[in-house]
This record gives sequence, C-alpha cells and structure tokens, in this order.
Amino acid sequence: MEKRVSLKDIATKLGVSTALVSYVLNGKEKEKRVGTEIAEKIRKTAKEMNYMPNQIARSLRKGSTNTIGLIVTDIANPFFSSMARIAEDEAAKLGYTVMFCSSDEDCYKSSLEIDTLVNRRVDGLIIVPAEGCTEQIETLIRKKIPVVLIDRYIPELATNYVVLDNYSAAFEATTHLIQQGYSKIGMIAYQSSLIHMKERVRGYKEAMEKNNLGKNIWVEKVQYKNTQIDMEKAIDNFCMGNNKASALLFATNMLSIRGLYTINKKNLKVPEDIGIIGFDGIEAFDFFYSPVTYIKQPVDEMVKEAFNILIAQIKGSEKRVRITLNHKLIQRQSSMKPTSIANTTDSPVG
Amino acid sequence: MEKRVSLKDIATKLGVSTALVSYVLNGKEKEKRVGTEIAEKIRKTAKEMNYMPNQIARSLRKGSTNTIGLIVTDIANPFFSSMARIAEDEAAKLGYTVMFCSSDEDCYKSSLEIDTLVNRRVDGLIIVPAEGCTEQIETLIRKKIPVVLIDRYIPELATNYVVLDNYSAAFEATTHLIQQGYSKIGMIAYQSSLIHMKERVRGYKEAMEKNNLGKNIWVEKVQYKNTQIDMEKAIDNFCMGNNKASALLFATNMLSIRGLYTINKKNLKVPEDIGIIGFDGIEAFDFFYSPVTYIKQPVDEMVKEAFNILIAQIKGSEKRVRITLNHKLIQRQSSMKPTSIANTTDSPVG
DNA sequence: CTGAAAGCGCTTACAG
DNA sequence: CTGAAAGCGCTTACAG
Repeated sequence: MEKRVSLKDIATKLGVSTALVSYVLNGKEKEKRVGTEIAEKIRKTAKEMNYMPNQIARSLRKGSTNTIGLIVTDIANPFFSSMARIAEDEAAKLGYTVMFCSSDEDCYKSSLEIDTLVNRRVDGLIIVPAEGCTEQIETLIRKKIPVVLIDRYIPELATNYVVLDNYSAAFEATTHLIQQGYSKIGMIAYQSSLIHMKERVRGYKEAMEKNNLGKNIWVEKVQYKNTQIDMEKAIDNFCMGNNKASALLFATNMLSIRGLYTINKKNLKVPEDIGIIGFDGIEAFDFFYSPVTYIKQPVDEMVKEAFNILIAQIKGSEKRVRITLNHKLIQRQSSMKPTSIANTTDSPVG
Repeated sequence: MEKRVSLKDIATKLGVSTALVSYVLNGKEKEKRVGTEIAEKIRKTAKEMNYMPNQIARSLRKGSTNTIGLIVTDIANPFFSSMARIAEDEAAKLGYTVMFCSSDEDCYKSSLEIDTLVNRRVDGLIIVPAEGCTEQIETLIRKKIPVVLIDRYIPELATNYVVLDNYSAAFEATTHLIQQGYSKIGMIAYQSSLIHMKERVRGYKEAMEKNNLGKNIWVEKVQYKNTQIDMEKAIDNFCMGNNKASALLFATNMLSIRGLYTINKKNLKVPEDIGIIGFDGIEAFDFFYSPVTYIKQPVDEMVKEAFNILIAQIKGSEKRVRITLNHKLIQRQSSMKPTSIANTTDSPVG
C-alpha cells in the first residue's frame, strides 16, 4: 500500500504547523481564530493532495473510535439482519460505523467477541446477550463501557436495555387462540434460562390458566444446537396419540420456520389439524398456504431506542434506561379455527 | 471510561522495559531470547492486571488493523446477510473483524462508505459494486488497497472478483422452462447496466433464440428504487391481454419475492396460469403453495473464495484472481407445466 | 538477554 | 493568530 498523505505533508508543503492544518480541517477555524487566507490555502491544498485523515491515529489520540459493536445471535437470521440494517443506518447518521458479531447463543464465543470489540476500542456495544454471559456484561459495566442489551436483558444486572414485553405478547397470542376456540394449545420454546424465553412461556401459561385451561398447559423445549431433531420430536409429541394438541405457539421466528417445515413434512393441515402462531414477521409466513398469524416486534423502534441510549451513554450520561415495547398481533388464517368446529371443545380426531 | 492498563503499567510494575513486555505478550519470546523467568513473570502480571492490548495503538504502529470492510447492497437482504455471516466466520478464523455497510445500489452512498472504511484503515474490502462506481474501485486499485468484488464485477477494471456464471444460470433456467413446454417466457430484471444483470438477461435471450423462440423474447425492467410499483406493471403487462406470457424468470431474489406477492395479489395460479423460476434460495420459495424452482448460488464457496483472495492480497500477493462459480438449478413445482398441456404450444387462455 | 528511544498520524493544551 | 511539543499505546530496529 503506497504512502498516504498525512497532515504533516500538508503542513510541510505550506510551511505551517500541523496544528493549524488540524484546526482548519476539523472546522475549528473560528474557535482557534485561524487566518482566513491561510485557512483557505489549507483547505485547497488538502483537497488537491486528496487528503483523507487517518482515523486510527485520530482514535488513538482522542480515545474514541466512532465505532460501535453489535453482537447478535446470528446475522443471517432475518430478525437480526434487519436489526443490523437499522443499526447501520442510525450509526451512519451520527458518523459511527458498526462492527458486528454472531454469538450463536454461545457464551464463550460471545465473550471472545466482546473482548475483540473492546480491544478495538468500540465506543459502545449493543448486545443480544447469550445464556450465561452475566459476568461478561457485568465486566463491561464495571469498566464503564457503554452497553445496551436488546431483545433480552439480564434481570440481576443493572443495565440499559430495550426489549419486547414478551409476557404480554405470548399472553395475547394464547388468548387469541383460545378465543378462536382452541383449547389444547401447546407451546414450542427453546430450552433456555434467558428472560425473554421465560417470559414468553409465562405469558402462555398465564393465559391458559386465566381461561381455566391450566390442565392443558404443555410446553416442549428444543435445544438451540439441535433444533431440527428436537422440533420433529416435539411436533410428534404434540400431534400424535389420542390427546393431541390443536394449536401451537412458537417462541421465535426460527422455531416457527422449523416448525412449519416439520408440519409440512408430517402432512399436518393448518389450521384444520393444527392452529399456528409464529413469532416475528418473515416473508415465509406470508407464503405459507395458510398465512401465519404472528407476533410482530417493533424492530425499528427497538434498535433506534437502543441506539439513542447508547449514544447518550457514550456522551457521558449515567442514567440507566430500560424500555419495554409492545408487540402487535397480526391475525391471519393459520390461527382461525375452522368455523364448523369453532367454539366447541377440541376432541381427539384419531 | 476508566483508565485501562497498558503495556507500560506492566513494565513499570516489574521494573522492565515495555519492549520486553511487548515481546513476551506477542510470543516473540524465543525469537528475542527473553529470559525465561522474566517472561513468566510478565505473563503472570499481565494476567493479574487483566491486561488487554489496545488494538488501535497496535494498528497505528503496525499499519494494519486486521479489519476488513464488506459493502453489500443491503444487509437485510437474506442473500447478503448470509454472505455477511460467512464472511464473519472466515474473518474470525484469521483474527479479522468485519465492518459492514449497505450501499442500497447507490453509487454516491457507496463512495462515502468506501471512504469511511478506507479512512478507518481496513486492510481490505469485499465489495458488491453498485452501478456506476467504476471510478471508486479504480481509485482503490490505484492506492493498492486490497479489494475483491463479489456477486458482480466491472468488466473494464482489472480487479479480483468472484461471481456466478450468470449467463449459464439464466440460460439453463430458461432452457428448463422451454423443455417443460413453456414458450412464451418473459423475464423480469432490474434496469441496470451492471454486468451480472446483463449476463442474466443475455442467458435468457440466447436460450430463447437457440430454441427458435427469439420472437417471444420479452424482458420487463424494474427500477431498484421503485420495485413494488414497477413489478405490478410488469406482471400486468405479462399476464393481461391476448398474448400473455406463460412463464416468468426473475433475475434476483428480491424480484422473485416481490413477484410472488404480486402474482398472489392478482390471483394468478402457479404453475397453471404462470410458470415461475426465481433466483437464490430463500425460505419463502419453500412455502409458496407451488414450491418455487430457483437458481441456487454457491454463496458459501463464493465468500470463502473472496476471502482467500483478499487475504492473499493483504499478505502482498499481486496476482489478480477471477473466479466464476456455477449455479445449481433446483427444480420444483413452480416450473412444471401441468402435463395436460405440456409439450404443446402455449395458447392464450382468456 | 535487556533498555532507551523513535515513530505510527493525529489532537490539543500551552506559550507567545 | 501561529508554532513547538507532548502524548495517545503500541512495535521494533538499534545498541550494548
């Protein structure tokens, strides 16, 4: 790579100090009362020489990089890639650049990623925390590195966060199914101690109980690392035998997608054999033969809020901010119990 | 942010020079023949003090950042987010971090992004070039900044690139439709002078001509910024009137998706009213009531090749590398002309 | 085997 | 209004 032109090159060429060049090029010309003609000459020469400041040097000197780190579960997951896009746009508006990492819900991996980003001196981090990474986040807070959690938070930690009201979302979704006439409603969730998952399950359970369906509560848990196989087992459990479920609530978009594949594979008909509610909107929901009812998260708002909080922290705010946003239930065909048997109690078909 | 511990802190504490500390912590202990006990002491103290190197300082000194820039069209587009994920994994293996940007096919935006990344001294760039950004890429090459283009290249430029053999992909897809008995085959492409788009169109045209269907060649172009509206018009043109098309080839995944929405909206039946072939695999294709035949790109291989080329350049290679990969046609129902009328010439149904 | 020192390219008090 | 100089935290010849 050839030598790039530096501040000093400009200064030398013009026979002035680098200080002057720096002032002018950073718009501190008024403040530092730089002479008008020399300022003009500096600007002109900088342009002529095609000067581009070395942000690394700048960062080292200033102690800030105008970079933020974004750690998600998997950037290839549409929920997180749309997050990334919004974060990118917000960042660009303020002159920030984003470095992203996928943690794969792996705490060890996420700790390496946090270290990498911190060593690269990002000014702040937006993190979708993985299970068990309490200590990592705690360390960040202790080091006073601006951080805001998104999608999930860690209850025992005094962090900023922006999350969905997951309890209400699952509660409303479940209630909707019940109102449609379903009563044997199951839920497929990840095996996880993370709060967002627990809240989604709690919302489901409480909706069931509130409608005197406590005895029908039935949650199947699948492992993140083993979704495909566990999903097949779960669907088998739910949909075979005499006491099968009549509707299912999926706890995430990936579970929903995998669930739909499995349902098709098993030749189950939606909503006749099984009613469905998914989580997060994705295009596949629109094209499923029975358009999928889903819980829509306000991703845009979520990221924007997170970004604002992060920037405030970077600028020095010590205020802790916690935001809980509301979902929207998009009702479509997959959760509409066919009218012929609506409002009756489910009974085993087999 | 509180003061972090530096090399100097360790050196001072141990009463040694920073050089020694640096050598030991960078594994140059043998090479520099550092005393075993002092080395041990340094490692121990570094750990105790929880030392983490400042990569910014390191980057400034070394002139390299172990960072690469990835400029795609839109990180929220599943094709590009899976690219990003693979790039991330490859990068991580080699100790690199990636900064990403979405250009929105906007040349001006992309030039700002390139400048930003270059000023941040990324070691190299993987770019999905937007229309008209020849000069930008040229500048990178002139500055000897490692760059490899992906998904598309710029014919007049001597760059590295990794792309699909777009001509063959479209040619085979079109031929497949013809073999299925379709003859009034249209193509929906972006209005673009970019080579990948032109090659896709050329592949379609030549397949038509080769099968004596040159008179049926019919390409509708839509604007990237106005996809929705233009798509509706295009589908209207294709599917109304006496001379309507019997099958459509979409030139990208986004066009395919928008096309499917529009086809549903107009109540056209696939493949009865209209046969379909899409580009790139996405989940929605699987869930469309008539599973969509598509041209599958080897994204994984594509990114890995691009990454290898980039790293080689960063390490000093001056060899120009150009790779063209092959697609795979995933044949499914959307392109299967119903047998009743297969092998006959299409005739207007209305 | 180890230390003193230069230097990467900036920004920013400080002095005049 | 302008310049000389320190310093951000590293790495790496160079000297001994």
